[in-house]
Amino acid sequence: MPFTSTGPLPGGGTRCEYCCHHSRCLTMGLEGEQLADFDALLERPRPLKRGEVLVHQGDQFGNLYAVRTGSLKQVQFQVGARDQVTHFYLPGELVGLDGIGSGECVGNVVALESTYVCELPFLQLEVLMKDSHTLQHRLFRCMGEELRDHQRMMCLLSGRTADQRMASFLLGMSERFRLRGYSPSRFFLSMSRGDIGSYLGLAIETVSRALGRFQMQKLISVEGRWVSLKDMESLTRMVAEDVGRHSGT
Amino acid sequence: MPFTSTGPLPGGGTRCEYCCHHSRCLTMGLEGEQLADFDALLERPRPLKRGEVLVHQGDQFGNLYAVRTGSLKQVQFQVGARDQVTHFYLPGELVGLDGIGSGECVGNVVALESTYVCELPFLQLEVLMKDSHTLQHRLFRCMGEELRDHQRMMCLLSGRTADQRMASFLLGMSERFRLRGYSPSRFFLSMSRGDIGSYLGLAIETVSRALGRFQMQKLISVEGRWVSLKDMESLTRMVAEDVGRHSGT
DNA sequence: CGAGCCATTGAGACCGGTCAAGTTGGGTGG
DNA sequence: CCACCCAACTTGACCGGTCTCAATGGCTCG
Repeated sequence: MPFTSTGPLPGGGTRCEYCCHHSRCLTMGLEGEQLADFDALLERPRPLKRGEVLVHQGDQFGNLYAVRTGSLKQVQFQVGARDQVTHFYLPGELVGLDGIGSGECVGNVVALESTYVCELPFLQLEVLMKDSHTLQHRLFRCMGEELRDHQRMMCLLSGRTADQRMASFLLGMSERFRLRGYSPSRFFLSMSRGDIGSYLGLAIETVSRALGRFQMQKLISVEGRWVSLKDMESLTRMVAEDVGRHSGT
Repeated sequence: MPFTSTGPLPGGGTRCEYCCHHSRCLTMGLEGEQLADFDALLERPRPLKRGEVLVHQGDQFGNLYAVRTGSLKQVQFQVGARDQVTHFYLPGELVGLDGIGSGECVGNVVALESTYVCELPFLQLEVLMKDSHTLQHRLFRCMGEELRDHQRMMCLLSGRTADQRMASFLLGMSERFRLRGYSPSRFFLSMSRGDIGSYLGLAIETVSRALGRFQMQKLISVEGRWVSLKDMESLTRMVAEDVGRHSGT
C-alpha cells in the first residue's frame, strides 16, 4: 500500500498538525515541538464499528479518547433502574474525563456508527503537562466546560417540560454541528429515539410525540433520523419560556 | 449548629497544616515547602453572614474557594425559568470549579449560615502546579469527582421518583457529614425546603410530603431542619428500587 | 402585635409514563 | 424478486405521580 500524504489514512495514521479538529481538540494552542510531543504519545487504534464498546464501565481509568470521526454514547448501568445515556460524543470531543476522579470508568462508551478515535494515555499526558503550561490550561478548560454543560443539563432535567427538553436538545446538536462545519439546520442524528429519551429523562414515546408535534407546528421536519430545523427562533423561544414548574426558592 | 469551629480560629487565621480539612482539601498530599507555598497564596477573607453572596453569576472567574466552616448553595438564574439551586457546599469542598471552563461564574454562591472560606487565586494556583505534580494531580481529581457527582445527579433527576430523590439526598448528606466527622444519622440541614426542592427538581410541597411520608414510615424523624435517619437500610433500598420509569434503551 | 417567611396539608388538574397495537424499513433467505 | 422478520418508530387510550393553587399555623423580627 503506497503512502498517502494527507488526511486520515485508513489504518488510522494522521498527524495532529493536519487534523481538522486541531483547533478544537486538546491540542488547541500547541505548536511545534509541543505538538509533536503530543502527537507522539497518542495511539490511533483501529476504528470502532457501530455498537462496539470503547470503554467498559468499571474498567480502571487510564486513557482519554479524542473523537476523530463518528460518534459515541456513554451509558451507565445502575442497579434497580434502566440503563441511562449520560453523554453523546461528537468529533473533536474528549471521552473519559469523568474517570479521572475515581480512577474508574463511570459507564460504557459505545460507538453509534463507524468511529475513529485517538487514544491519550493520561499518565503520559500529565508528564507532558509539566512542560506545557498551555496543555495544562487547556485540559482544565475542557473539564470546566464539561462541568458547566452538566449543570445546564441538570437544570434542563429538573425544571423543564418534555417539549423544552427536546427543543433544547435539537438546538444543542445544531450548535455542535455548526461548530464542526456541518449544517446547523439539517443533520443526521446517529442515536436512536430510545437513546435520546434516556438522555433527556423522557419515555421513548414522549420523544416521538414531541418530534411529531414540532413537525406539525412547522418548527422542524423529520425523516427518520434526519432532522431539519425550520424555525430555530421559535425553538429558542420555547426553551426560554416560563412554564412555571416548581414553586421552589 | 454544626460546623462551629474547633480547628480554624474565628478571626480567620489558621494554617493549612493545622486545618482539620487538610486531608480532604486541595492540599491533600502536600507537605513541607509545597504546603507552605500553598498556604502563602491563599486569602482568608472575613466570614460571610447567612445570605451573603460569595460569588456573583456572570462575574469573571478568578478564584476558587475552599469552605472552612459553614455551608453555601449555588443558584443559577435563568431567563424564563425559576432560579435553580445546583450545588450545596460543605466544609472541605471546593467552590468555583465550573467557572474554569468559560472564565465566567455560572451562578451565585450564597452562604446558608455563617461561613468561613479560603480564597485561592486560580492563576497563582496554576503557577504552583507547574512545580507540584501532586497539586496538579489533586486538582484534576477534584474536578473528575465533581464530574462524576454531576452524572449521578443527572441520573437521579431524569429517572427517579420524588421519594427516591429525597432518600438519595438524605443519604448523600449523611455520607458527607460522616466523612467530616459528624453524625451520619442525625444532622442539621442548613438549606430551606425550597432549596432542596429546587436542587432535586421537585416542588416544595412534594419535598414536604416526602419527608412526612418517610416519618410516617419510621424511616426518619424530622424536627424542622433537624433530621434523624432511623432506617438507612430501607432508604438505601428505596433508592435502588426499580419503579420502571422510561421505556428507553 | 402585625408582617413576612417557612413549612405543612388538602383538593384538583395535567403532564408524561405505561401498556398495547399498528406502521415502517432494512436485512435475510428462499 | 418477494416473503418474512425484527427492530425502530409512531400513535392512541388510560392512569398515576407530581405540580399548582389555596388555606393554615408556627416562627422570627421589627
